[in-house]
Amino acid sequence: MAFGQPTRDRRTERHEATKREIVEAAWEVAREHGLAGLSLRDVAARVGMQPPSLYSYFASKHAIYDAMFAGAYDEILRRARAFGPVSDRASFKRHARAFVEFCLEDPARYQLLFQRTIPGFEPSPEAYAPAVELLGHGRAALAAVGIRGARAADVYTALVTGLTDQQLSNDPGGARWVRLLDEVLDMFLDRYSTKRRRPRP
Amino acid sequence: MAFGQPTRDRRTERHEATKREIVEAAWEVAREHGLAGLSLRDVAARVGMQPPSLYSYFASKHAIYDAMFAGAYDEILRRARAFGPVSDRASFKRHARAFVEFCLEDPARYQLLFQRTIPGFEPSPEAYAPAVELLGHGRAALAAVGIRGARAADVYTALVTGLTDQQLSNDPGGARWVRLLDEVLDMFLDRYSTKRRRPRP
DNA sequence: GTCTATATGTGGATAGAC
DNA sequence: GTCTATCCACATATAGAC
Repeated sequence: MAFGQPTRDRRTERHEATKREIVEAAWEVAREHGLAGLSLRDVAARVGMQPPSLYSYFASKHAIYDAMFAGAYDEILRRARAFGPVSDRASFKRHARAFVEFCLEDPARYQLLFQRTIPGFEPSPEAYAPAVELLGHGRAALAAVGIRGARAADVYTALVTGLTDQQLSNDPGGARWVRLLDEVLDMFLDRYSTKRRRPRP
Repeated sequence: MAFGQPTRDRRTERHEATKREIVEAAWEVAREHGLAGLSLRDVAARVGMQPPSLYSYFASKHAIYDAMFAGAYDEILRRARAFGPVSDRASFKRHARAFVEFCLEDPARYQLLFQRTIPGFEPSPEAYAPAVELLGHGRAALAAVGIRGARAADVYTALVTGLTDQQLSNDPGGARWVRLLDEVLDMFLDRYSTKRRRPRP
């Protein structure tokens, strides 16, 4: 074709950049007023728009939640990949700790990703896809320390989210439950891992 | 006094009965539309009132949440008292299982009691008081199976809420995580209890 | 005392001018 | 693509009928 489409569509690029700007503003509002306290008026004011203008970028408030959801999963996946493979107990624990710290960094994000608290919001299949990949990372980490099977994996997710949840609900900003992570992981590994280690004194 | 106040105030009794009716209607709406989806219009319609009439009974929507919170804690405390003292591993496990089942019965109730998801809502000190008594029951149960110390107690709450949370978030209505409760409690008791039991085969 | 009627402010969302 | 104008649902508050 003599007059083919340009490979860069400047209009689309600008559009996508504005969408990212809106999502970032939405996170700021959610962190300030709570996830459920997010209002399109606040978001619009923060990006210098009138509220209805947001609808040129997102079809609804739920669509903004969905973009926030997808972006947050991209971030946790990016970190999981950067972390490298798990090889022993020490790296396994660092891996788990990194996940917990990701959750504690931003309670609003944790609420959106791992709790079901916004009435009527379900992540779209596209936004949910990275969750599956993250689960794969988790399984690989467990296998590396000698843990197999769905039951053990389910126990592991319950332990990690339990500590995180108690931390966020009952000691926000503190460390009362996170500091127990290492000893809880030891308890878990001692019970479920096929790889033995020296017994406790 | 010759003309003392009657011991029963029929007017107040009626008022209290209507308040209970409103709270019950609020639970029904919360279960249907989600806790954050509670609207005073729906509540008023269900009890056959106009929305503003609710303000004769409660000063605000948050006051209704507060009454719901207090009533739910009364219920869990009532059950904990009825359950009787914990004497061994078996009764300890039944105790824990009863708590988990209470949580799973009603996700909206769990969200109100144990997660902080309604923007701006904090339970009043009066409503929060039963939480302290419940904590006492938990400590007594732990002591009965040979578990002492704040760290172990914090691990215990993390385990139980972790299983509950995963169950509600990722397999609502199922049993994928609850069925692991017994083996998780065994793992916990083996690690933290001073009372020994026969080793696993 | 309790209800109805009504008013205000704040949300999400849509239509249409420019 | 952004604005103005507008609509509807909601929480909240007050005035006044009964």
